[in-house]
Amino acid sequence: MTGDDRGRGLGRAARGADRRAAIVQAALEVIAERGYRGASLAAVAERAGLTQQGLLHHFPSKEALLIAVLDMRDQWDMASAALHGTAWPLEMIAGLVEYNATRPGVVQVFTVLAGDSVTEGHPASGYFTERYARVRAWAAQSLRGEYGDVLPGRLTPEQAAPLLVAVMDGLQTQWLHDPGAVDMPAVFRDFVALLTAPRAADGTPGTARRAVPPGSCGDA
Amino acid sequence: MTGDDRGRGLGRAARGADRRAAIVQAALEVIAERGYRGASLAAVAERAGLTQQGLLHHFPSKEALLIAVLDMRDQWDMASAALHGTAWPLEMIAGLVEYNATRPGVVQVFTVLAGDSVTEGHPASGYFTERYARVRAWAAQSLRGEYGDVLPGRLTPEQAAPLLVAVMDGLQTQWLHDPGAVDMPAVFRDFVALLTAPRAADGTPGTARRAVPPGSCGDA
DNA sequence: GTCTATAACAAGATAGAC
DNA sequence: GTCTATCTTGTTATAGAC
Repeated sequence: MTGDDRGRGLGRAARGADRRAAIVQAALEVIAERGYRGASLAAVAERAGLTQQGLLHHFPSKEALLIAVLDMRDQWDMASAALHGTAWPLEMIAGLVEYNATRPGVVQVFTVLAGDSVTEGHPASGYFTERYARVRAWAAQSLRGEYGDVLPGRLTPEQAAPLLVAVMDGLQTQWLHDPGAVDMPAVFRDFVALLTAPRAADGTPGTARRAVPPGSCGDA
Repeated sequence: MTGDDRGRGLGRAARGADRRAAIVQAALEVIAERGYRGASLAAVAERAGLTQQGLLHHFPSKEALLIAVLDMRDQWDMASAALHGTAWPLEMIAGLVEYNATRPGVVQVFTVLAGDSVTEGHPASGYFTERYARVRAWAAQSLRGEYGDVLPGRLTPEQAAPLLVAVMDGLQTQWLHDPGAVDMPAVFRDFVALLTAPRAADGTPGTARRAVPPGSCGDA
């Protein structure tokens, strides 16, 4: 991570890394507000406190900056779990959704870029395609770990995985468009209730423990 | 197609309307490919077979063109149902998803714009906020019509509605990113299976017709 | 109704001074 | 490492000829 650290504690290199981090953070914000195409380097640079050309010294192109943003985002959240193949209980995933509801900015970059990148030749296209595959695999693993091979509706974990992911994404979109109209965490828990629903006639193990531990997953 | 229709049956006016329709269609395609911000008037005009300035004669601004695209899209599909408050059985909604899988272009505009419009001051922002509210209401009505006031997982139709919408949207995003990896109609039917799942112990009306066809998540 | 010409501006990127 | 200056290209939109 530290690039050129010449000895001397936190010399130029560390400051350079800080600079980069600040720029990536600024880019994240501007992309959230205006989309990738709408986020000009000048706007990002201004927010980071330098000029467009100063920014280009750290990131040779706009696309390089975008990739840095995506990499940064991947070091948080479930991405780290998904990357390392760690299964999460549904309760923790619900906690993540709850946490996401507290940071619209980050959710917004993700939503904007996920839509944006459906576009031909979009620089984040490959990233998202691969990411979705990984996240589905992770979701399937998580579901299997918790509920075994058969879920309500006779679904397999592999069948339910894309649904779980779709619900998370889709709810984000609705929530961002009208936070007052959609209680994202609550609706997600409704989905969990559906997944863990009574295979017998009523009150069942899955839903009983609904004590909603606050903030199960803070940032990294 | 029509030449210089001098024969005042469908005179200039009709040709003008055709022109407009062709432009809107071109805009739909270009926006699908490059997003709203990336869709230049020149590109749209070229595809419609005129110049950028000729296009501006029909639509005074880029935003006006976007609105025409959204209006056009609203005359198809469930929008007409949602607008008129007509409830659809889930089976018909599944049919819509199946139909959507045959026209990636239209789905793509919707996905791109839904994400795009989360952005500050986006011209389609109001449109989508209102549309989502309408569609949720329509979904709730549809669910209630078919299953009454309580669904599996003890959900009300109002609780399940945003989930239904989220699943449709979220699946579109995954499907567009990797059509081979996500069989959108099949996964949606899995969701329906979940909704109509056994409230009693097993084999039930809703799920009977589906024997977990192999590879629902596999490629198409 | 469609064109040419052009205004007015913003974009990403490069060169080179300091 | 950051700046000023500049090149090149592409953007929306207007004016006016035909």
